[in-house]
Parts: sequence; C-alpha cells; structure tokens
Amino acid sequence: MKKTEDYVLERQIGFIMRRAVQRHLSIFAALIPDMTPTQFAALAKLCELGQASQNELGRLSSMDVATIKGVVDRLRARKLVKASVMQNDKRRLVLSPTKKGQVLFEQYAPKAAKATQLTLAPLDKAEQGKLFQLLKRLV
Amino acid sequence: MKKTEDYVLERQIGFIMRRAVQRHLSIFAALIPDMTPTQFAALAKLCELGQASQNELGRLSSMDVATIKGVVDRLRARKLVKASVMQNDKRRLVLSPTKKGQVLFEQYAPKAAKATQLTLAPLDKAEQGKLFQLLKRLV
DNA sequence: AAAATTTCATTTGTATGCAAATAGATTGTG
DNA sequence: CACAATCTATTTGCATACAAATGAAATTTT
Repeated sequence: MKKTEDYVLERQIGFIMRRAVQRHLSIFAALIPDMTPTQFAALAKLCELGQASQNELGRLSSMDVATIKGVVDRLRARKLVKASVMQNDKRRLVLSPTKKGQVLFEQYAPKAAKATQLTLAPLDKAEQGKLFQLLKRLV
Repeated sequence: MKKTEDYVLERQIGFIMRRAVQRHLSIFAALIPDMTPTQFAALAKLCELGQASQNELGRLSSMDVATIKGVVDRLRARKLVKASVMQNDKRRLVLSPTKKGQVLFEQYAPKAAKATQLTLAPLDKAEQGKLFQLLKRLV
C-alpha cells in the first residue's frame, strides 16, 4: 500500500545533507570570504603533501579531474600554487604551494577549523564524534 | 603552539559531508539516471503541495531563487510542471505538477527512497536514526 | 493617495561538480 | 620491439549553488 505521503523529502538523507552543507558553507564564507572551502581544501592538502600532481591532488581532496583543474587554475592565478611539467613523466603537472600560498594557509587554517567548530556547535563533543564516525562510514 | 598538522582536511566536517554527498549523488544517479536529486526534490515537494509559487517552492526545498528558477525551467521544459501568472498577485508564478509529472513522481519515489536506503546501508537502523537526528540539529 | 519598503522573478557572473570525449605520454604485454 | 591498455591533463556541456543587481508588482508607512 504505497501512498504519496510515503515519500517525505525531509526524511531523505540527500536533502538533509544538502541543508547541512549549505549551513556549513555559509559559516565558512563568513569566516573566510576570500576563498571557497574547495579552494582551501586543495591548498591545505597541497601544503600537507608539499608537492603533488594535479590528478593526485584531486584524488586526495575528493575532486574529479575537471573540478580540480578549475580549482588549481584559480589558485595558480592568485599565485598561491605553482606548477611545472614533471621531467620524468611529461603528462604530469607537478604542483606545490608558493610561499604566499603557505602563508595564507597558515593564516586561514585556524579560521577553517573554527568553521567546523561553529557548524558543529549545536552538538556536544560526544555527539560531534558520533556524527563524524557515522558520516565516515557512509563513504 | 599551533602547527601545520593541526589542520587535517579529513577531520573537517565540510570535507566529510562533501564526500558523503558525493556518494549519495552517485547512488541516486545509478537508480534514477533520468533526473537529478535536486529536480526530484522540487517535483516531490510540488506534488506534496499541489501548488506553490516559485520562490515558495524554492524555500520549501531549500533552493535559492536563482537555483529554483533553473530547476523549474528544466522541469517545465519536460512538461512535468506547469506554470501560470497568479491573478491576485502578478509577481507570482503559480506552479503545479502536470499529470505526467505526478506519474513520474509516483514512479520514481520508491527509487528515490531506495537511494536513501542504499546510502545509509552501512549503518544499522538505530545508527541511521541517530545520524538523521544529529544532522538535523546542524541546521 | 504618495512614498518608502518589501516581495517575486529574472538576469548576470563566478564557482563547484560530474560525464564524456580527446590528445599526448607512459606502461604493460605479447 | 610493437601495440594495446592505461594514465594525465584538457576541453565541452550540462546542472547545481549563491551573491548581487534589476524591474515589476504589492504592501506598508506616513
């Protein structure tokens, strides 16, 4: 006995996650108007790695090849990331953060962490941990 | 004593949610290649309401005015939604699902619900409920 | 009623996000 | 070694997603 009311948008995980993401993006933008979370993620991962090819960076920051290209292009345009063709493998673009990129990362990292904190603020520490644990298991 | 390693991308809620959303979108697309989750959400909400203005539909399905316009335009192009200028208030566009739209909604609703189920499959029922509860409190 | 404010829809611009196709470089295999 | 398969990056096309500006219509205020 299926009825229309059986499908409730507000009970769909995609809908709820979309709203949670919207809230987080808004918080992030308020703290760091200068850079998108995606751009910051790529920069952060590259700072952590020190060096990586473009596709590699994309994989490690969960962006497909087309997306990471756009993100890296914008970071390069701002001189936060530098690129050069790898000698051993001329298909690859070796990326690394510039000094300016590293400085900006160090400067924004506390704010980005704060964005996570503020997003999770409605939950206590135990609940925050639980949420992380559950979300991770979805992937 | 802040250090670079203090910021770990994988421990940021935005990153984890982005990955979870990616996973869900992939599952949804596999079950319903014909329509995006966003389009289905708008159609579902409109079927639930029976009728709504465009902005109203956007608010209730968590899309801003520019986004809902695009989504509705595409639904209208496929004749799943019909629109007319409201007589009482000529600013408003009154939307309602077409017969075709209603049929398609009824047809896809079980699949869309299945997408939620599959996304949550790694968790048991209690954990699924907990995840919903935690995510809702973030918004 | 006239003016100020608000609401609705549209438009523009920028930034993800993904699928699919392509070209060039490298690797693996017969 | 040659050739098929794979990998890297790019490009195109489409679909969210949001900020900001605009114009038309309705509401509120004075």
